[in-house]
Amino acid sequence: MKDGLLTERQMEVLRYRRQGLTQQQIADIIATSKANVCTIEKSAMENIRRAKETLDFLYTLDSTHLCSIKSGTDLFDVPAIIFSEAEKLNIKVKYDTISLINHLRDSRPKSYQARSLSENVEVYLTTDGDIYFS
Amino acid sequence: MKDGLLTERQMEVLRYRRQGLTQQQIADIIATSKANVCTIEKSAMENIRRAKETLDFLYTLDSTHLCSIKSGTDLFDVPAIIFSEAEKLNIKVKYDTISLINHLRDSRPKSYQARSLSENVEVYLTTDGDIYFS
DNA sequence: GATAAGTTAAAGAAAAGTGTTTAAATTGTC
DNA sequence: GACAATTTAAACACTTTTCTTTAACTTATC
Repeated sequence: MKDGLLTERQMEVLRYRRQGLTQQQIADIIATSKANVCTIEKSAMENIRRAKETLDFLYTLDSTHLCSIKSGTDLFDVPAIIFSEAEKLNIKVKYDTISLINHLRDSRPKSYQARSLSENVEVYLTTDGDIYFS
Repeated sequence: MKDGLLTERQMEVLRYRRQGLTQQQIADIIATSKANVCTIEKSAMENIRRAKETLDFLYTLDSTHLCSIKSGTDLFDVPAIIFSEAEKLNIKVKYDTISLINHLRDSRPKSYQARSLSENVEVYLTTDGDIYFS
């Protein structure tokens, strides 16, 4: 049983990067070229992108795409949009306004600044009223 | 640029599975053996597990290691340990006792038996008080 | 415009993942 | 117990990914 998608090398580079080191500095530490650090970092980011996309597929597997919420939308306006869309499908969302906001905050911790969404968010709905964000 | 981790074959099997078909039925449809359907489905699940683990790593990247909880610890003792460690760093954990236990149960479903942890758990804390386990 | 930081491309060797078959073993259900 | 459903293991061909080097190219920053 292997663990995540990222190789040891990739995690190593991401950790150093997070600490603010330049690719050249990392290259010196792990004894390789800066070009190599660049490609390792790049493939790490690609793997992260693929991991996200994989989980997105899972959500779409047992839910239907409900709507898109555009970047810039006020966090507090999101529940009304979702309730309205779900009503069209005659499905009762199993969250109230407050827990819906909490749910969004929990599952997309980096998608908002202050009260405003910083990127588009896709909303999925299962037949039993569960909501997923991506 | 490829998309997710799952191959066409793997998504195909997962979709049929979601519709309630048996492995034998799927084997007939996609013209292969049921054993093969089984391994394809299994590697799909493995890929999904790895995708989750990859994103978990991301969380640990921008958080600091708070403490280790030793195997055998009573589940109900965990929150007090975490609150105490977070206090040392002057960070207020954004979960209360109960939701912290639920959070642990959700993110490490196989790490405990009855009320006792079955393996060591690493605890990570972000600057805004979010908690992650691995 | 010079220096540092980052990116890109080509090429090769090693490692890892996929789909497949066949055959045997397990599990669940009536 | 019998039967269907599922799982496991070993083996093989094939494809993809990873890490690496070298050399050239782009972008900021001073």
